[in-house]
Amino acid sequence: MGKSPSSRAAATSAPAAGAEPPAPAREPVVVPVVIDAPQYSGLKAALGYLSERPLTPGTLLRVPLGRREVLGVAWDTRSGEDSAVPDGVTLREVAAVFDALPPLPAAWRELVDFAASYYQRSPGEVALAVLPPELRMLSATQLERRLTRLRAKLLPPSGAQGALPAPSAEQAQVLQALAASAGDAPVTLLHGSTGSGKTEIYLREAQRVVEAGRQALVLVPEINLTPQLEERFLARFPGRRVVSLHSGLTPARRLKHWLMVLLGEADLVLGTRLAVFAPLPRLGLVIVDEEHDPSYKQQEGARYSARDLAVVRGRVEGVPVLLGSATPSLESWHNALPATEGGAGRYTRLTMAARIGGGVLPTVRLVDMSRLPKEVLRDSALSPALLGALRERLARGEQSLVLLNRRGYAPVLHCTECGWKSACAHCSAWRVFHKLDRTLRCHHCGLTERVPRACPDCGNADIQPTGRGTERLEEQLALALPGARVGRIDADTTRRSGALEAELSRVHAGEVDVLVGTQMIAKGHDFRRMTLVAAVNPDAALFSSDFRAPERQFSLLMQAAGRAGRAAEQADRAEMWVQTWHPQHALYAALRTHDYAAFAQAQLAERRAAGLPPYTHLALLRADAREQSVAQAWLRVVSDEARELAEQHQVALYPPVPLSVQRVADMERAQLLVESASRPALQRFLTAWDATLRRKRPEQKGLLRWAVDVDPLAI
DNA sequence: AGCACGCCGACT
DNA sequence: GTCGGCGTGCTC
Repeated sequence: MGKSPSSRAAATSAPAAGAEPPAPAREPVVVPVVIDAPQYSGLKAALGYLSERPLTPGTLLRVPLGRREVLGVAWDTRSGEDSAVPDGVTLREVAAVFDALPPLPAAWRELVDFAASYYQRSPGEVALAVLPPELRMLSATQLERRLTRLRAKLLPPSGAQGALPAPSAEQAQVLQALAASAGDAPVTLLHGSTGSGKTEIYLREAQRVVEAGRQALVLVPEINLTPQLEERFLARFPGRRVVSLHSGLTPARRLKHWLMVLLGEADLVLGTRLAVFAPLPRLGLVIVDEEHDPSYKQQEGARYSARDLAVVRGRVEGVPVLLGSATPSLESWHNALPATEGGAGRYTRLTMAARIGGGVLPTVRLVDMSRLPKEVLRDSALSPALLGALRERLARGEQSLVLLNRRGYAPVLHCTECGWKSACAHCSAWRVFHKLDRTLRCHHCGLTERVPRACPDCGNADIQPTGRGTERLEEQLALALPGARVGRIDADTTRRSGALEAELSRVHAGEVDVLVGTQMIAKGHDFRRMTLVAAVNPDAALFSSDFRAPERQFSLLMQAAGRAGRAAEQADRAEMWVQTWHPQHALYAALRTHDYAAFAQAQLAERRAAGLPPYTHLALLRADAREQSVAQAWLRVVSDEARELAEQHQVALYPPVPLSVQRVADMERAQLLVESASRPALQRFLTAWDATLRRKRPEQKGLLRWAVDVDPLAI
C-alpha cells in the first residue's frame, strides 16, 4: 500500500460537522475488495475501502461504487502487488458487512485468483460471476433472516442405506487402485466404455470420502443430467445431504443450496460447470463426469474450463480428482498417457472395458452412400438397407433411434426461379425452415418470420427446401414405415418444461417405435428396448474447419452406439448404422472396433503434425464491431504493437480473420490467434499484452467489445 | 457493466 | 418549450 490513506479519508468520512465531542480517534483500516467490474472498465485490481475494523479475507460485504452500492468480497492483501490507490481518489467506507456468513475459504479465493489470472479477467469478475446472483439483491439483515430460516428448517437427513451392489471384477480393481493412491491427491482419468459402470465408481469413491468426514464435488456437463445422477446419489446416501448447484435452479433455491455448501451442511455437491467454484469447506474429492464434454467450457464472460479448473482445485486443496469418460478429451488422454507412449504422464489412467451385465457393444454397419443410385437419394435421406433394418425392428417390436444433428425441416429455402435463399437479415447465416409453424428461423439471433408465400425477390411461388433436418426426417420415416409410431426429440420439441421427460417416458413405455433426434438424445439415457441406432449424415465432421470436430463426432457416435442393446438379451442383435460417403475414413474404422485408443492415437498424431493442442497452446483475441473492417483494424493495431513482446515470449501472432459465422445479430466478429509451444510463455505474454489492450482506444469508432479466450474450443 | 452527464429531434 | 436518443467517461 502506498501512502497512508487514513488522513485523506478522515476529511470525507468525518461525522457531520457540529457533532459535539469528537469521537474517540479510531484508525480505520483499508480493506481490498473485489467487485464485479469487467476487465475493460480499467478496474482490474481490488479496490480499497475503509473499515472500522479489520475484515477477514473472504468476507462478503456491500460497498459504494459511484452512485450505486454493489456486492463485494474482502480480498487478500499481497505485498509487492500494484494495489496502491491512485492519486486523487478518496477512499470510501464499506457500506455493510455480511457478518452472519462464514468468509469464503482461502482455497476458494486461491482458485478464483488462479482462474482470473489464467483466463485474463479480474478476480472480482470471476468471484462475483460464480456467487449466487440472489446475493446481490439482499441486504445484510435480509441475508441473516434467510440464514436463520435455513438453519431452522435443516432437518437431520434420514433414511436407510440400501443394499450395495457388488462391484464387478473390473470395478473392484479400479477401486483398489484409487484407494491405494488417494493419499497422493492424484488426478485419475477413468476411461470406461458406456455401460461399464463408471457411476458406481463415483458412488463408491464419494462414499469413502464422505465417511471420512469430507465432502465430494461431482460435476456433470448438463443440467438435464443432474436429476438422474442426483437420484442415484440420494438413493445411495440416504443419511447424507445431497445438494445440486446449476443455473437452472430458481434464484432463491440456488442461494439456499449455495449457503448449505458454504455452511458445510452438504456432504455431496452435484452440479454443472459453475459448481467447480462451490465453496466447500471440507472438500475431499472432485469428480468430473463426461470430462470430454464441451459444455465444461464457459463461452461468456470469464471463459474458463471447469474440467481444467477442477484439476487446479484438486492441486490447491490437496485432494484427488477423478475425470471420467468413455471418450476422453485428447488433452486428458495425452496427460494420462505415460511418457513411454509419447504422453505427458501427468495423470493416472484406469480402464474399464467390459459392459456391466455382460452386454456387448453393438455391431457397427457402414452404409456406403456413394454406391447408391442418385434417384434413391433424391427423395430420402435413408438408404434402402437402413430402412430394411428399421422394418425388421418394427416387426420384432423393438425400438430404433435415428440421429440427425440438425433441427428444423430444412436448413435453407431457395427459389427455383431466381436463386433467392432464406438468408437472415442480421446474421451471415441461412434461416432454417420450420414446417410445423411455417416459420423461417435464424438459429443464431432468433429472428423468426412466417414463410413467404412466394419468393420475396421475384414473386415465383415455387420455393423449395434444401437439405433435411429432424422434422423432415420424421416426416420421411413416417411415410417409409407405415404404421410405425415415430417420435422426435430435439430443442424444439422440448422447449416446454417437462416435455423432454414426457417424451422420454413415452419411449420407455414402448409407445414409440422410431425415435428421431439431435445429439441431445445420445447422452446418458437408458433405453432398454433399443436395438438399432442410426447416424443419418455424420460426415460433415470429417472435413470441418474446426479441428475438434472429429473428436466430438467420434464421442457422439460412441455415446449413441451405447444407447443400443443395453438389455443383455438383445445385445447380440444391437446395431449401430452409419450412412457415409467415406466408409474408409479412419474415424469410422475406429468406431467399428469401438477402439477409442486407436482413434486417439491417430488424432494425436494429426494434432502434433499440425501444431495443435495438446502440443501447442492457444488463445484467441476476439473483437466485435458494427463493421468487420473496424474489428480487424483494431486487432491489427494491437497485434502490431505486440510484435516485439510476442517475439520476446516466443509467441506467434496470426493475422486477424472473420469468424466462420462472421455476423450475428448485426455484430461483425473477428479474431486473432495467439499460439505458443509453452503454456507459461503464453500466459506471460497475455498478461503483458493485457495492459496494451485496455489502453488502446480504437482508431475508428464502433468497436463494441473484445475478449481474450484462453484454450478456446474452436479456432 | 451501470450510471451519470451532455448535446440534438418529436411531442404530453 | 420539455422528454429522450445513445456517445463518452468514471467508478476505491
